[in-house]
Amino acid sequence: MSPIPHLPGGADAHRPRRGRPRSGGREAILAASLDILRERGASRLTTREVATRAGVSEGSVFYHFTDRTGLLTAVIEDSLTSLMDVNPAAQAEVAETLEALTAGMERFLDKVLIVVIAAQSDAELRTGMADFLRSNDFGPHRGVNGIAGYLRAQQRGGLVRADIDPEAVGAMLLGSIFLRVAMGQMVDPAYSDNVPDRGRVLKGLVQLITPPDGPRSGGPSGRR
Amino acid sequence: MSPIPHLPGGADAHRPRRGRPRSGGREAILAASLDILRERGASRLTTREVATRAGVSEGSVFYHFTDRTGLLTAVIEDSLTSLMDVNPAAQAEVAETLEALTAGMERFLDKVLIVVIAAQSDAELRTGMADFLRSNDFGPHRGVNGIAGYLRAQQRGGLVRADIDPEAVGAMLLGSIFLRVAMGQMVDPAYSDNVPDRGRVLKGLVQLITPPDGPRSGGPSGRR
DNA sequence: GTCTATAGGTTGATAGAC
DNA sequence: GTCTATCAACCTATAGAC
Repeated sequence: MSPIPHLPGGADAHRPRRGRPRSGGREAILAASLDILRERGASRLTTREVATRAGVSEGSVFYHFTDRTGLLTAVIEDSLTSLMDVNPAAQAEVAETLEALTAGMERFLDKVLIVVIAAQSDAELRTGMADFLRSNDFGPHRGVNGIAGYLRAQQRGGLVRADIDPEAVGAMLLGSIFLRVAMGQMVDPAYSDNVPDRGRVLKGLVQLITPPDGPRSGGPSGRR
Repeated sequence: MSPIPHLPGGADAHRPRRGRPRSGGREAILAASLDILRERGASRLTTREVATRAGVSEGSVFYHFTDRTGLLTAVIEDSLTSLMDVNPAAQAEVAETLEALTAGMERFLDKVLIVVIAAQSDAELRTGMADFLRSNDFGPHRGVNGIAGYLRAQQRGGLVRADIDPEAVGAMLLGSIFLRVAMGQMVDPAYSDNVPDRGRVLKGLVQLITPPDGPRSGGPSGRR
């Protein structure tokens, strides 16, 4: 199902490797960079402050990442890769499965949006990220297709209305989550409350896509 | 309906004003800034290149906008303000109205996303934009509420299922549009094709929110 | 309001010792 | 792999003439 080649870095931040154990300088630099990105934004990230926060010298930063662009590229690809394959097991109920599926997507978006935004600050970073996404067939469509695939399966089982467009529903569901996460991150955390949260959207959606008169039954009566 | 105070700048890029007619330097600077933002990103925008592209001296840039942050703030608020109140008239059919409504929103998002992203490159710009949005009660929730308000009205008329959550639907619909616009702008224009477009989402949605057996009829039979 | 010239301060990056 | 020391380039911002 997953056409992704084996990529460096899995769900873990620090993987074991051949060779001498790392002293942690590199990781400290990456972590400090992420912090600065969040607090000050990409334009205000200087190699000098990265070094200071990471507790290393500026020379170390360049030793590990060649240049500033290399550093930011590493930060971006690192974050993107970290959660590339999350796929929670399907639950018994449609509502529960969608809940688990979208909860994971929301957490993922919340984590990667910061670096996706950082990539927008520089055309070189942006095209680099675009290439990376293309190479790995990665991006939001993965989430949309994940939702759509699940819905399609349930359509065959009769738990979901047969006449819905799974991709359209997937785009709407993921879109609503993306919208909320983006508002929280691009304006301020409380701003996302101006828009329904995942729980409410999910509830409204399940109501829409569930057959009017229960699974599989073609009868005209029965409460909804 | 619109609690927005009168703001400078309407739908037009150049409004007439009291006082001496502008020589256009200011506008040229703003336009050049937008171009650079698109092509190179906020981190690569220098006052020097802005001046060169606008065909003015660097001194002029600082004369008009005080400093770099002031320039970017002006670019952001200018773009945000330019289309603050679009409200197409309701059409006869639900599908048509939603089409007109969301088409406007898509155009708007496509225009402002670039500056919203630029604001993320610098914490000072970000909080400035956040304050601006708050002061004007502006943001994506406006779009969500616009859709929700229309749906609620149609629920009373029986053209839309009475048991749906208008806000949830609004969030999903706007979210799916936002997702597509964001993919096109943050990765590359073609990348948004990985996800259903507005037309397809709209079609799928109308199917979901339209009463199973036509407007107003409460009868138990009828095909679904 | 616009220009030229220039100052002052950062910043990314390198060299070389340990 | 990490540090210190150092630079050259660049970029924001100001001063003052027109």
